[in-house]
Amino acid sequence: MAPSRPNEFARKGAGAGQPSYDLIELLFFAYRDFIGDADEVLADLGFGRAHHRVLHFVNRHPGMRVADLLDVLKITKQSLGRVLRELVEDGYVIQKAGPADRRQRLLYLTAKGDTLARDLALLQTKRFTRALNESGPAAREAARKFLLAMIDPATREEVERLIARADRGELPGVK
Amino acid sequence: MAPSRPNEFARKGAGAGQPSYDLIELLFFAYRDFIGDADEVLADLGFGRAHHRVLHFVNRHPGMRVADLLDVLKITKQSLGRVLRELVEDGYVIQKAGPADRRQRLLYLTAKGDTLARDLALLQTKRFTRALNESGPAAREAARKFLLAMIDPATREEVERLIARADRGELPGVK
DNA sequence: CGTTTATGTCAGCCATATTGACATATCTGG
DNA sequence: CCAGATATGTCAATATGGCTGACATAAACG
Repeated sequence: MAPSRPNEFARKGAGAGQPSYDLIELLFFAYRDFIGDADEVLADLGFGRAHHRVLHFVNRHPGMRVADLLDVLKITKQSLGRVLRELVEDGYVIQKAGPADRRQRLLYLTAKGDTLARDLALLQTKRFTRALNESGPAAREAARKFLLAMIDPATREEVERLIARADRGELPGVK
Repeated sequence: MAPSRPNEFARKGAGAGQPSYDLIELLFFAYRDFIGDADEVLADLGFGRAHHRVLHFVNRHPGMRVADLLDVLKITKQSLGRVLRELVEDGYVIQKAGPADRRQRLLYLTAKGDTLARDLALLQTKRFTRALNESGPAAREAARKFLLAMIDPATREEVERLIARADRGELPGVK
């Protein structure tokens, strides 16, 4: 008998082969530590991850609308409401009426909000930098490619566009 | 005045440099989709991520104690209590008194639990496989190395040991 | 025996999410 | 100009998954 793998087929649509427990667990712990960096800082301010996500996206897309935020975060406006209110009350975010459409509340970070968003991003960047410095110079592009490939193919392009738009200082853009 | 950056010192230890927003956002979306695969299956059963984590670790370390689980998951026994009870009630997990120390409730998956845990792992493995097939054959080891490097250096060894022990069918082991 | 350990449980609290209904202001098209 | 659509906000009720503190039980251990 050839040393072929035993029948490992079609169990509920999950393909054949052995589970990659190593990768599964490594991603679990890596993400936990990655997000933990920011959690610590936020906890001191009485904020949680929800606040972080808002800070992050408003930082990346200054002037975005509430509706844009709901779209990106995929939560309800009721949930966003409380978080946004707290951020505004504490002076991290300001809302301005849209110049063309005054129903819109365009979102911006204050200097204080900008500093916090930046600090959090730098903290997370530091982890990436440390991790990637342990490998060769090609590691960054490899990691980028790997992470992108992990995203659902259907939404991958959308995510790439979102990142590119933010890099150009643009709004999230057409849904 | 030199064009040096404005006071960017020792702000909670976040060093200088530009934030790697691309990596930050890619990891965010990658993890969301990765965990989303399992979330869908679990939701149909009335379970959440907490149940998944328990299933996963009991699957990986059959016969582990409740205390081991608390240690790995870093939650309180009160939180674990509810989740574990539901898994037992629904016939995914069984508890046996320890042979040597009868105070212990050693945890095992039933056949039903084993199937579910395996299905979930294969679903997530499929995503890794797809992602890594888009790169060369060296990609898997590169990804493994990258993810490991993202983990806190202090706990990295511990995580590696945990994975190795599970691969050998052993208990989580010495704390 | 008394103490420690492993586990479970009760009670209450918090954060973050949900759905549904409704309110307000503003824009837009006929 | 008005009717309806749109952008946003808010109230209320509910769910989930965490938390702390206090206490109970059973078994091991010295």
